[in-house]
Amino acid sequence: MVKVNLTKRQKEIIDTALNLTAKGGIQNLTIRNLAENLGITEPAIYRHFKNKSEIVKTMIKNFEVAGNQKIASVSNEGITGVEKFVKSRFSLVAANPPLAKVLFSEELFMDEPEYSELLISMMHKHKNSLKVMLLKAQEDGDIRNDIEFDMLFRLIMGPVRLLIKQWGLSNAAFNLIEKGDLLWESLKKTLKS
Amino acid sequence: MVKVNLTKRQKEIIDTALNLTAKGGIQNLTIRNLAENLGITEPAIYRHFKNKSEIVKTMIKNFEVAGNQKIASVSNEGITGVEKFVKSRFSLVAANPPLAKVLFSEELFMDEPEYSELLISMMHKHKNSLKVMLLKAQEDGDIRNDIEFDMLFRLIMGPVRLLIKQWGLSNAAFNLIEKGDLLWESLKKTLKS
DNA sequence: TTATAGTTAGTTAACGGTAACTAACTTGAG
DNA sequence: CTCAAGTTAGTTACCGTTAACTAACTATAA
Repeated sequence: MVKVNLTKRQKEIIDTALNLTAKGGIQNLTIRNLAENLGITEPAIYRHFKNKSEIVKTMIKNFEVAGNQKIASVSNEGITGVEKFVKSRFSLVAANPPLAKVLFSEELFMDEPEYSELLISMMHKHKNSLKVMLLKAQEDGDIRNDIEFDMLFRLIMGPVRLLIKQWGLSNAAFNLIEKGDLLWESLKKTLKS
Repeated sequence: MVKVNLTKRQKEIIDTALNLTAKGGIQNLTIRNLAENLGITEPAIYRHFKNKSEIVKTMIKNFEVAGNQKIASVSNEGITGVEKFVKSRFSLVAANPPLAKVLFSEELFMDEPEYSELLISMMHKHKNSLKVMLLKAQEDGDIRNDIEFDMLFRLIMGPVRLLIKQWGLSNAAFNLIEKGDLLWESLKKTLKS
């Protein structure tokens, strides 16, 4: 199990780790680079984390929390819940830009099965909470009924992920929140029943 | 510039490179692993490529060609062109499954700016050829007019990319072509004017 | 109040392993 | 005989990690 309550130093370390990963991939996330960027020596890192794996896993777990985001817990709010969820993705990333380059990058962590599993389980958690809301939205008549959930999920999260990726690749060259709102408007238009 | 005409051995090398990258990320793409999988020694690799960078760049350039795919050249076919393009993405990947784990994974190659630039330029090429077709499709009245191109691009390619990613993460657990056809049907439904 | 013991967070030096790459030699086919 | 394609044996640089030690702070018992 990975710690949830982090010391100030631990937070600094995983924050630096996220920045290094965002800048140059996991290849760039080395203990040496970490220490250098923190202004301490490599062994000092091990006073705060057992090993590199714990650092990476803690970093991944904190993707969620990075922007002090609380994931709507089993909300059954229908389409407003979907909207909240989608928009929370944008504000999460906007508040912590390096996230744009790693949040939806499952491939970055595929060298260690432990990492991929963590990410995939997070993806499934999201999918499940969206499922409840989307089915409710279909019931409410807010979302068309002629497309099944799995496909609906792709139609929504695909563009969301792509927009965030484009924002990351462009180095935050546009206003993500604005474009995100616009995307949501387009999604509502195309998916309403 | 990277070579286009490859010897049999060079093709073997980049094919192996793709498989290694698909299996464990760029961390897994090492000269040692390459040589081992090819049944030769490491220095022998350098008889066929100047250095590792050339191998990776050649591999990326060949993403397009992997399935003997010819990218529709400045087609102005409207919606049928869009359909052809989208479906060609699925058949490209289905014909060469490891592609699913690297084709849309710009982050995998962000350690070397040269690599990212290559990938981004490919993405732009796609976007531009889609632009011609989509504008024509809007003119023809096949696609709704109340969404501008950039957003339309996201609404289409987002789900396409996500489906391919899911197929890769699931280790080809479902029929990509069938699900791809279904996705296209859903896209047509939601985007028709 | 102050000596003792323990903790925290850092240091320097070194370990074994692996990365990409190279020089120099060998082999086999045309 | 030549030369493309392989080999063996090395290089330098970096990886994660550990050992041994220390300065500075904190808690406790006499």
